[in-house]
Amino acid sequence: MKTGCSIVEKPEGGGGYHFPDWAYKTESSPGSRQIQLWHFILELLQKEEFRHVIAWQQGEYGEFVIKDPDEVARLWGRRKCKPQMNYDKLSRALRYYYNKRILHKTKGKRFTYKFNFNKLVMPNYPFINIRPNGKQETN
DNA sequence: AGCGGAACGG
DNA sequence: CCGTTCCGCT
Repeated sequence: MKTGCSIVEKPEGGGGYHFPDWAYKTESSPGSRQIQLWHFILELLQKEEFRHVIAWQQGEYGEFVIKDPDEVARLWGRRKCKPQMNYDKLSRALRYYYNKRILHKTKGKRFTYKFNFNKLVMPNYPFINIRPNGKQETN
């Protein structure tokens, strides 16, 4: 049997998204990079079939709960061909997003994170310049 | 459960 | 760069 671990990408995208279109845009990169974790998270959140695994939290826009951390880690490991993936490692990757301001933790709520849409919009709208501590190019 | 340093690899 | 692996600390 195939491991199905090649470059399989791109969902159909023919459903009711509860998410803006720019969010899961195919990364405006020259070479074509690997799938990023937050893209993958968005991909799961987009699909009804994973609602028991990961789902949006009603109330706060962009907030989501990982209902089954082991399963999310397993799925992520499958996609990245990392069979040894677990929630401990996955969550470390999520923690790196804090500084990048892609995500932050919803404190007090177990397995709950929240997307920072302000940051998310940036790669798609490069003209929105909010550079916190970067070098300001001559622009 | 959650955090963040450190080494490492594609 | 973007995680992955490992781990000590809270």
